[in-house]
Amino acid sequence: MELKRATEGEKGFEKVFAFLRERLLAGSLKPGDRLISERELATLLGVSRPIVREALRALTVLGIVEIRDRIGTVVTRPDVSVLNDFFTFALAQQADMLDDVMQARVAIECQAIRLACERANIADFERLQRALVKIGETIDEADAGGMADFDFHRAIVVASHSETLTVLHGSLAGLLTHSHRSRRELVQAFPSMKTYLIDDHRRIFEAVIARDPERADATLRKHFAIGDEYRRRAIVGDIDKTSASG
Amino acid sequence: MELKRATEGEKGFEKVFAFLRERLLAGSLKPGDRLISERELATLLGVSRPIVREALRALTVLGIVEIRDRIGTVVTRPDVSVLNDFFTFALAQQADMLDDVMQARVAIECQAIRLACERANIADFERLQRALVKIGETIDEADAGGMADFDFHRAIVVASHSETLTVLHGSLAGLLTHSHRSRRELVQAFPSMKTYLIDDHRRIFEAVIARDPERADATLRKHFAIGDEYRRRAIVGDIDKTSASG
DNA sequence: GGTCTGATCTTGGTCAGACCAGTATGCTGA
DNA sequence: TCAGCATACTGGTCTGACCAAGATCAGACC
Repeated sequence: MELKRATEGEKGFEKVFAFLRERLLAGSLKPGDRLISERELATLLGVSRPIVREALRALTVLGIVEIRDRIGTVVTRPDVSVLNDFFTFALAQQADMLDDVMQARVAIECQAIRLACERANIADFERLQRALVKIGETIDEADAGGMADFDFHRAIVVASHSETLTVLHGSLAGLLTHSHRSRRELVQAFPSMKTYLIDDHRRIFEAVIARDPERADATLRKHFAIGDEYRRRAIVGDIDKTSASG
Repeated sequence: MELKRATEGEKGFEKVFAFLRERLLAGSLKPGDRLISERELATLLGVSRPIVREALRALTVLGIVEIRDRIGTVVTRPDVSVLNDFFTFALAQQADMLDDVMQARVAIECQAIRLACERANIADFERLQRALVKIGETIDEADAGGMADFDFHRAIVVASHSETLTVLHGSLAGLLTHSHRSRRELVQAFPSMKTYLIDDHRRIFEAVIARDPERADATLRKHFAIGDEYRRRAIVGDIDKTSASG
């Protein structure tokens, strides 16, 4: 029982976690690598297997490793889902955060569009254009329209070629999915929404094509502001046609 | 169907995790609540204690609960540290992400400063001013200067009164700490850095005081751009005095 | 009666060993 | 040489146990 001094200080879980983190951060454990078996790890660090499992499980929910049944534990590439999980829990306990999350989304997208103006390539432009066309085509559809809208904004972020922005946007946007879908009622309530949606996105697209960061940012920002305004008006009671659907 | 008794199909860990997630998301488990003991949870769900511990540990690294030795497990308010952990790992495996993370930070701060212009109160102004003064006082100090710089930017984000932005900024900024500290060498190398640091921050401060979002955003953005420029120049080789320190 | 103290209960922290169910591999027999 | 089965692995889980220390409550003391 005195064997535990193998890696000193920490107790159990921390020891294993620290051990693995070290290798992960140092790079001696890279994505794709397979870890040694739980049993080996346990004896190596002088802890029991359940403890090793705790550590591995912790790394799993962090999206760092993947435990494959009867195969082994392998290092994976950090994945967005972690952030999603986190934000999901975080929001569940603070529902009023939704509006707040929107602010973060605006932040990400506005920065992304600036980068997009610099870095976007033909493929990005084409993706944006496709999304733009789709928005026009699905202007009267509920889910399809929302999805087209999302795709457009997503395309902007992707065009920024920034992994971090893309990741953050992905997790934030996921939370706002329903918010996006409520676009449906808005469109039904305000016919002017249609031209707003189409024209605004077109202007945004053009600004990116023109590679004009300032204009793109400003236009996108205005776009969000107008959307906010519509939403606000809808809440105030300017709307009464939404009672039809459940 | 799946939400109801989701606690039946899954095996072990998933069962416990799903069980707890349900309560967490439904709100029947709120921050501050104490969970039932591990043993009870185990018998309740028909699994062994080690499995329960895995689930609890998973929630712990997600920052959802906190396991207190010999006290029990309590629900906590989601914490930033999760994101920190994640980004730390993510960055370790993709070091080139650092520059990318900076983009996200710029995104957050620029949005935050806009909100700050609208929402900042006297206390926020005072905090900003204190930070500004500190920057002037510590202009020649290494760590203290970096910290003052950080505090100032932090104060901006706090003044936005946006929980989400604050959380995101916290996790991102943490990663860029060393980057911040490298300010030290830059100051030594470029005397002009001093006036840049002081004047820029003052201008930013004034824009917030004036509650002018556009100007604040633009000024802050320019501030970052200039910082980038200095860093770029330092890399290029315009600098040779840094060999003194390790 | 009220307060202090200590035994006991409870809680998390951990361990050891065991069994299951598939995978991977190697050895054996065709 | 190659197919097939035994076996040694892997993760997945359970059982029962021990430890240390906070929480609790009864009994002793003031």
